[in-house]
Amino acid sequence: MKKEQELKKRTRPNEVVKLSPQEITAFQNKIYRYYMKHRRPFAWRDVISPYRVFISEVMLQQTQTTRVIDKFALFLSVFPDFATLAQSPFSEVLRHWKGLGYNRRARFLHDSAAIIVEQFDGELPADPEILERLPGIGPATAASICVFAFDMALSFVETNIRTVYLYHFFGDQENVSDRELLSFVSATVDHERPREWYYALMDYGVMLKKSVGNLNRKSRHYVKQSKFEGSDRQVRGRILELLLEHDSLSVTELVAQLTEPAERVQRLIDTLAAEQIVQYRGQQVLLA
DNA sequence: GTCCAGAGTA
DNA sequence: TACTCTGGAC
Repeated sequence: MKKEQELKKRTRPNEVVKLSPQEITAFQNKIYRYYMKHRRPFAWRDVISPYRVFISEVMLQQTQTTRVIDKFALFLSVFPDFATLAQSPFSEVLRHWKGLGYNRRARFLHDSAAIIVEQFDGELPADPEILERLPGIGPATAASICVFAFDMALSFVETNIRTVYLYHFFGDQENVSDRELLSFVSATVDHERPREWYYALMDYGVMLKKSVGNLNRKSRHYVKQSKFEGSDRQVRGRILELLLEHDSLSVTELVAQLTEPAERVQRLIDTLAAEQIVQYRGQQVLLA
């Protein structure tokens, strides 16, 4: 039987992946051999604390490592711990977030810090189910935080890991779901040193993307990025930029500055207000 | 034009 | 399940 067919058969729904100990070891060794020579140093790897891991994992959601590096250093110097972050005004958090994109994350992060201070005495819980209840923390980030902060042998899939498993275990298969990938991740995790294992997996995935191209198009969850120029996302960013500069502006003033239809600006401000990124004070708009 | 250590919402 | 959300590097 062809290898692809074998693997396909192994991944029927609700079936536990059965890889032989030899297969698992060979796979792990390949990943670790690459990692030993090409480990990527990052500030959030080289000095580890629950807070640093938490901030970095949220920053790294859908955001390139190169974009995060400088932002992480500055953010940590301004907001060194959960208590400081929770006490700081949201406008200052957003000011140090801006440029990373997905500005909702700044709101989520600020709210999470408050919850961690109030409900958990400023100590990040080492429990993925508890972390997943925090705003902006889904299953992947909850697991990754526990892996990197507490060295727990959990399973998660992100873009680099997805690339590795598609390449090694799914041949030419298309429309592969993350649930299928997760069963392989779970079967191959290094229980002795989970944190290092996931660093290695991600570094290896980055290398694969450069050498064999983006395999994620074979993922069931692949979606092509819509264009940014002229998009709502771009105008939202410009609205926040204006509010960071001027503290408070009327809708009329925002429309004038943006040279966009008033209807569109109004709609985007309403969305930002619903997400509690901005707020109305009378006719004035300001950061929440 | 394509991508990125995904999550929230309906 | 499908859609929205950043913005700069390449």
